[in-house]
Formats: sequence, structure tokens, C-alpha cells
Amino acid sequence: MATPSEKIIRDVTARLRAAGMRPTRQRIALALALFAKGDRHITAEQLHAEAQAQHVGISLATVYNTLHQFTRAGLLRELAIGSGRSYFDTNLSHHHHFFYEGSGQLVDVAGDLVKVSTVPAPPKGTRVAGIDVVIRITERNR
Amino acid sequence: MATPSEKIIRDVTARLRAAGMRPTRQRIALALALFAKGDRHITAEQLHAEAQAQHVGISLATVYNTLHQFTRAGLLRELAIGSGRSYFDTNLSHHHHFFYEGSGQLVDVAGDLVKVSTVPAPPKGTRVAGIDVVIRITERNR
DNA sequence: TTTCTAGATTAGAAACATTCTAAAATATTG
DNA sequence: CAATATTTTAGAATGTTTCTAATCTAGAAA
Ligand SMILES: [Mn+2]
Ligand SMILES: [Mn+2]
Ligand SMILES: [Zn+2]
Ligand SMILES: [Zn+2]
Repeated sequence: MATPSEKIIRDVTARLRAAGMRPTRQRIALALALFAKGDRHITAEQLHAEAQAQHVGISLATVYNTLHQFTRAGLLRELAIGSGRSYFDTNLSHHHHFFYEGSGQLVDVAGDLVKVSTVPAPPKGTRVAGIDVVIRITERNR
Repeated sequence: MATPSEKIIRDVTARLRAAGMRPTRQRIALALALFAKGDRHITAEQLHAEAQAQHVGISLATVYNTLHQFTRAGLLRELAIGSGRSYFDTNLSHHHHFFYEGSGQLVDVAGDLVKVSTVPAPPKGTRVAGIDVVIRITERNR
């Protein structure tokens, strides 16, 4: 990846400040990695490896801290699908997922391609925070 | 829980044999714990604790082995919802789940109470293995 | 610019769920 | 009962995530 332009860095910096976070070298690098490309589903380890490849020294602890802060700030969604690791999703629009059972890979499904036409009322004293549809898919054999 | 009747133990024994498993003391105890009560969502740790409480000595490794064997035999479904631990579901019918965001608790939603009326075609070379709908719910405030 | 300090980063330890290993125990068959 | 294939098990190992407490730094104040 080419070095980001001054403008892009200023944008990211402003976005971090707007979310109440100091624009540190680490947060700027992670924000650029996360938001420069299109929609992504990435784990902490993967993002850490990507930063290392770019010769940005960031500890794994900071990657975790930052991913959670970004999630709290509404810049990311955390996905807990297919036990094991957490994925962080840069796609904030209403959408669902294909889940590759073999690899654990996630692929977006636009929200309007899935219609959940009937849902039961939530139990007393609770409200619906969201509805997640996961379409599990496997390699077709034969 | 009262000691299970001879008949129930014979039933479980036959069920294990039918699935190609030797009816060991450990498997019988776990099968009784899992299938005696109604539908359950239970983790390996929880089931292990339940067995200990019943003074059935079973190692945690055996609980994991057995849960996976039961799953392979179609006696259980493994649920990977809400990262962290796996839940094993004794409800084999087509159904979905309420997921309590606070506690991680799962509650069944009968399959026919949820209608997913539109789904996209799976990517080339794959087939749909299943569709899981998770209704995330939170304590209602105010 | 220098100083100050709340906030941020970090290495490494700890926590936690799960899987692995290989030795001992057991169920089943002959 | 003897033989053996299967099962169980303690404990180590693995993989992910969180915690701790020492160090560092961004931003504000002087
Ligand atoms: Mn998390
Ligand atoms: Mn599993
Ligand atoms: Zn997504
Ligand atoms: Zn269920």
C-alpha cells in the first residue's frame, strides 16, 4: 500500500478526535488499515500481522484495545460467529453473512437480500437489539 | 435428580449402541444428564460440573470427547453463538435462538415462528448447509 | 520551549476454553 | 478368563483474549 496522503491522515485524525480518542501513531495506522480498503472482516491477529508487514510497530494488546475502542465508538461491529476468534466488521450497514464452514471466512450479504418476515416478540422485559442471519455454506461435493 | 430407572438406563444403552458407541459408565451418565430433562443448551464445563454434583467422576476431556461424539452421531447440535464457549443443544428440531447479550444465555425459538422469506443464492461451488437466525435481546431500560 | 500529567502503549503474565498425548483402564469378543 | 480394540484420563499444550503494572507520549499549561 502506498503511503497515505496528508489529507487522508487528517481525516482519520479528525475521526479519532470526534470519537474522543487521541490520534496516536498506533490508532492512525490501524484506522488507515481498517478503513482505507472496502468492507473487511478481520481478526486481531490478522490486523496485527498487517501492521507488522507495514513496519508499523504495534503490540497485540494495543490492537485488541483499539479494536474494542473502535467498536464502542461505533466505527466497527464485533462478530462472534463460528466460535474461536472474534471478527471485526468494517461494514456498518444493515447486512448479514455467508459463513464458510470449512475456513470460517465471512462474506457480506446485503441487508435487503434477506427478508426475515416473521419474528416472535422478545421475552418480557427485553427488547430486540438486532437480528443476525448466518447462512452457513460448504464446498459442494459432486 | 432421582436415580434413573433400569428401563431408562436400558434405553440409553441401546441408543449408544445404535450410534456405534460402547455404553460406558461415563457416556451413560452424560446421556442421562443431557436427555432426561427437556431441551437444553449446555457447555462442556456446565455438564462436567453437573456430573460432579451427581458424584459421577468424569474427566473434562471425556466430557468434550463425548459431546463431540454425540454431535457426530446426530444426538446433539453444536452452537457457536456469542464467541467464547460452545453450547451443545439437545433440541434437534428446526429452530432458532434468542441470545441474551448480557448473560450469553440461549433460548429456543420454534422454527415456524421465524420466516426467512428471501435468501440469496450461495456463492458458486457451495451449497447452503443451514440458516441460523439469532435474535439478540437486551434488558429493556426505561 | 519546557513541564506536567492524563491517557496510551507495551511486554509479559494470566486467564480461559479447547485439544492433544500417551499411559492406564475397561468393554466386548472368543 | 484372555486377548484386544476402545475408552478414559491427567496433565501438557494450544490458541485466543484479557490483565497488570511499568513506561511512554499527546496535548495542555506555564
Ligand atoms: Mn471482544
Ligand atoms: Mn467443538
Ligand atoms: Zn459483514
Ligand atoms: Zn436451541
